[in-house]
Amino acid sequence: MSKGLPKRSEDYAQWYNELVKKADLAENSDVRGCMIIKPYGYSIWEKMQRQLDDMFKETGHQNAYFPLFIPKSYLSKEADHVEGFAKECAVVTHYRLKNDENGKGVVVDPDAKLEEELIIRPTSETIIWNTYKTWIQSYRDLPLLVNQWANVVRWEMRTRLFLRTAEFLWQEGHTAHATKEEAIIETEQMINIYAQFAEEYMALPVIMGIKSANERFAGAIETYCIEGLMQDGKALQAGTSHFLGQNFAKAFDVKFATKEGGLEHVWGTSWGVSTRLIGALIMAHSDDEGLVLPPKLAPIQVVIVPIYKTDEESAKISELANKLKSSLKKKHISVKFDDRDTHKPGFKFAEWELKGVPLRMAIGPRDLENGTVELARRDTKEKTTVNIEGIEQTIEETLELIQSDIYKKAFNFRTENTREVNSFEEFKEVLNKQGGFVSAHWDGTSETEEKIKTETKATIRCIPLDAKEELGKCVYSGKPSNKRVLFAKAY
RNA sequence: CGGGGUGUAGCGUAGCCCGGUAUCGCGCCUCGUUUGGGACGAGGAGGUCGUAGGUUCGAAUCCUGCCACCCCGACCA
Repeated sequence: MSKGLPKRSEDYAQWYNELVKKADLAENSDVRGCMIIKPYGYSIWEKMQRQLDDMFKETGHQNAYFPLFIPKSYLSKEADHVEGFAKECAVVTHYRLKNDENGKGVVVDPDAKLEEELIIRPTSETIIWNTYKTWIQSYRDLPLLVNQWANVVRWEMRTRLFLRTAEFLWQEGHTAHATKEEAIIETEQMINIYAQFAEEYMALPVIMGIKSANERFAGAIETYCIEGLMQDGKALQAGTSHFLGQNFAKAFDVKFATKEGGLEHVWGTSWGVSTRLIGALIMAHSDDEGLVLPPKLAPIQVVIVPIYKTDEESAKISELANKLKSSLKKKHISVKFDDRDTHKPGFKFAEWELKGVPLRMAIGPRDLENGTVELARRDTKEKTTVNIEGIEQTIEETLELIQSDIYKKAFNFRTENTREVNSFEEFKEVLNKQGGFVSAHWDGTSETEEKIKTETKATIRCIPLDAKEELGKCVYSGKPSNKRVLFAKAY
């Protein structure tokens, strides 16, 4: 492992890329735009999955799995939906290869052309609604609350590890309801769950809001989102929840018999978060030394690094380390005892810092003598020598403190980087010099939003749910507006 | 798909203008000394210079085609 990362402030993109690789999270694959998630990176995803899955189950959802391939005709049934995704679909046209007649490897067998092309899912609404048609007949079949953990493919022009890859892992919930009200409640419930997950587990403060028409999901009536602010002042959409109205029910003819004997289309929602959350985690908290992981999602919460000269010291330290490891395990704290004899302590310190382990415990001869250990916090770099009596309690409390401290740090950063502006001059000035969220009045039209985007690269991240009523004038057109919306440059 | 750039060891690179069989660092292997913040010394392994062709006694270097990747735009969780 080579030393050091570039400084964040000098080249944020390069810092991010090198961090992802050096912290052993992921690397580029030979396949264009695709990502290899390495074991350490994947274990963060597993922790996210476990927590989110619990939250979904608690709210009555069940997991299922639908095919990777979608017949082309399904995709075209909902007009807005197909228009939104058509430009980035991978298409399967053949089902067989054969040996090249000129003896150079294999070629596609032209005789094996598919009657109907298959689309590799960019999202699963169509194939799922096509199935729901057969699952739903009566009001007794509703609500239908299904989630799937899957991979999807979107043929993006430009990709970045975790933030935008050609293939990514995600979770997509698809629900059907008897009434509009119930579907809206579901949509809002799920965006709330995402916000709770982001804040409590990722230590990432997020703004909940709805998307403008331009940014809305293809095929939705309303898109709810959570938006986070990264350390370089750009916004990142961390999760979305869509109220689909009856659009997909109508496109796929999903009707149910009501209690009163009528026949009506069902109301739908869909919602998802992806491995992009790992990108958010990295960009929200990490520093020039590497990753900073919130304890609740860190695969390793405490690393024990032994310091010794003799075999005898090593044996004593190992004994103590293993004892502490098992007593911490009882408190569900995951501990790694780094007993490699191939690296020196200084190297290990730097390496675990790079990988974002929240708390490091060093045990050396001095500690054996005094009955102490040295604890070092990853987030503040603060080191303390503490008595070994009651260490489990101390560690548990410190981990909680780290979790809340990094949240507070991110929260303060966002507060400091959210600015109200009242003129377009000010808008451009703030955006170019400081970045961050810009809270401004907007006349509600797509034309204005589009013009602002062209002139400044900033888009409306969301219309915050808690935006207060306030009369004002659109910063661009001067037309009346009754609330502020959040603009930012975004990932 | 437009505009720019780059392909040399696992990674990062020098050499190219001005042709003579490849430089350095990291990493890897062996031995010894080290171990409270990224150790040091000695020795060693690893390359069809993206690919196909051309010019030449001789090509990483010059010429042509092709391929791949990166950056800037349009697209986007």
